[in-house]
Amino acid sequence: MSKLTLKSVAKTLGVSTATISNAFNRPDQLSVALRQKILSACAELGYFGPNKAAQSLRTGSSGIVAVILSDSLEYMVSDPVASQFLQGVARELELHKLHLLLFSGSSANLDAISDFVDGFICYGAPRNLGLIAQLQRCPKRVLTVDFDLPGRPSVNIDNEQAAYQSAKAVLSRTDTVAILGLRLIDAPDSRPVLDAPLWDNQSSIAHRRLDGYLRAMQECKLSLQPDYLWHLPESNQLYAQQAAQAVLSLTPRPTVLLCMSDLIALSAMREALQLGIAIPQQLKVVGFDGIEETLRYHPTLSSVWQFSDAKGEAAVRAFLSLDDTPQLLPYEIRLGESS
Amino acid sequence: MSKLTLKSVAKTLGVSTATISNAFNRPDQLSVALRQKILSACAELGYFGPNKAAQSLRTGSSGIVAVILSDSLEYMVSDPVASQFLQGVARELELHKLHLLLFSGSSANLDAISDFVDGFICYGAPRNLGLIAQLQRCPKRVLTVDFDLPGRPSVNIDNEQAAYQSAKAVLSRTDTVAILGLRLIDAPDSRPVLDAPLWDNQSSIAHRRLDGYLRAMQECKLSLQPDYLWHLPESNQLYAQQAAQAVLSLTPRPTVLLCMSDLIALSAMREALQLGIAIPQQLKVVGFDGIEETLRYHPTLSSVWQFSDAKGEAAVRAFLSLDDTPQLLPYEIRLGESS
DNA sequence: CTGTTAGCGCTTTCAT
DNA sequence: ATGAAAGCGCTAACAG
Repeated sequence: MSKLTLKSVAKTLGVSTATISNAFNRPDQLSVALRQKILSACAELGYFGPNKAAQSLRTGSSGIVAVILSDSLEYMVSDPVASQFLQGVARELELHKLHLLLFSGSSANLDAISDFVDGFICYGAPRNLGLIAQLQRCPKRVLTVDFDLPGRPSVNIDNEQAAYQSAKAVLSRTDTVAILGLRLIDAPDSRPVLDAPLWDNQSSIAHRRLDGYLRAMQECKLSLQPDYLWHLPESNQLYAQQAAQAVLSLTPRPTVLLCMSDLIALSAMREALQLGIAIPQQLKVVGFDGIEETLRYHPTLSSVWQFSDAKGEAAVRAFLSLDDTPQLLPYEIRLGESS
Repeated sequence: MSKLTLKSVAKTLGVSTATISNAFNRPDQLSVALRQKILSACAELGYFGPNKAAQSLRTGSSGIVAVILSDSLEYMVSDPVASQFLQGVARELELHKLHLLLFSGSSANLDAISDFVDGFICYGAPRNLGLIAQLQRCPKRVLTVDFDLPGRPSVNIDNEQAAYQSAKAVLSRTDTVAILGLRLIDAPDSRPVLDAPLWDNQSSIAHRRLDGYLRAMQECKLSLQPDYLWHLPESNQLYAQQAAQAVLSLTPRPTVLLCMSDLIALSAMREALQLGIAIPQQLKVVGFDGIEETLRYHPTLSSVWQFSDAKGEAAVRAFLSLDDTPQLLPYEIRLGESS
């Protein structure tokens, strides 16, 4: 049995190539009966449709959208926020009969797949700087989420304002504040920021959030002591635990913990309770993101809900639309038992 | 500026298309000097190499290997075992200048990408049965890991023997055994298996492991009471906690816990210690997989080490090789403080 | 409703 | 070391 191509199939079925092509791609171009006959004949032969690579070469589009994760897959996808986002993306793509292709932000070569996809949705700034350069010059559509690339459409929330409001909702003038931040500096472990240079100050959501926290503190005439601002390299339990232990043993002990993710906040609460610190009487905790798990935990967490699944859907719609203006999505401050 | 193609670039540079093509693909076909000149001229023009889709259509290969995860990405990649495997795959592919494309096993359409890749490495049987059918008839190379597909090469360990040996290493004739199994039946929650029909008995690694445990128990004249065999839908803390709580409150209380993953075993140990049960004096625990985390935890876990990163590398090598015989990888029983 | 044909961007043989 | 030309598998415009 030789290779099955549109042409060879057309010949064996005794019709023209256009007819086969139409049977698969443009049902309106032939009678239902003929189409059915052709389709079932093809199935019988073992021909499952036109070659996608050729199709894509010919039409210039493949129906595949690449999602680039900022970091290694293992890190990203274990994060409930990221996986919710991905679910939203997948759902909306499916709605449009498009396919998702996952690409790790730590990979070197975007070129390798660039010609196979219709464009890119980048979730968070890729850790690998080389990718950014490739994205800049990419002739295909590129949409960024949670960060900006000059001249590219983006989807985000107003991190500064959200952080500001969430802090404002719990702070009073007598509080002592500690901040558990995410990727504020370039360090692989949990540590106080002190005077380490802040990382790419501009676009990072972490720094926007920090700005918001600081603005809220200023309005309450509160100042942030050096030891009270911590950097965590990732949003996971271990790093959060280390940081929480450290700040909770400072004197004076913080009365408010501003955390840049719910995962961090949850771990910090666990740590505090273990130390016998009462929440919210002795310590108020605020998170960021809004994940289901915080509703099952007690005390429930006060946080910024940013609805990551909806964000994923919005990202796809923005990717597909012609509108290139940056999109700011809504969020909600929801107060729980932790404040 | 019009579109940059091999042809257009060749014209502006005043050389033939073959020369440009050779400059990118076959350095030996032209002088170093000329090649350098062409490459830098291309970079200046903004031409970054031949279009991959066309290249793939022409040559019949794209340099991309798809890895299909058995389940949704979010579940798979949060598992340290899976992510170690993926790392091994990524490393070995890179070595061969190939690219990795991640595809979720819950996706519907393999056809969408099948023409863009050189083949598939499937890690665990896809949850979506439709994918299996597509994989069966796929004309490209397909390698399976941790399960079998008729006529396809595979990479695995001898799960039955490994489970048998790990159980054998801790069991004595006076023990009461409980088993915390992974995906034994088709249920979305933790629950005793009782007389629910076992799931696709054949190829599932869970059932191979169960067979091994049971063989070891038989040799010790031990029998397994219905309530003492639990099914967990996933290898995570919540499910493990529920199952552990349940079996540890049975009368008589188990003295040995056979767990089908290290993550399950770790959670079970946590639970037992919280209940004041001494390990290993009152309860011995055995895991499966071999993950780093068990070395940091105390008591350290006795387990089957299957070296998932090496498995990933082996999978790629098997994928690339002509040898289609099923490959059984080595494993090690390592005893820790938990037994 | 069907058949013919040009060409998507590239690689590769063959002749020069 | 280079140029011309065929063709990978398909789509879409056009003519019938």
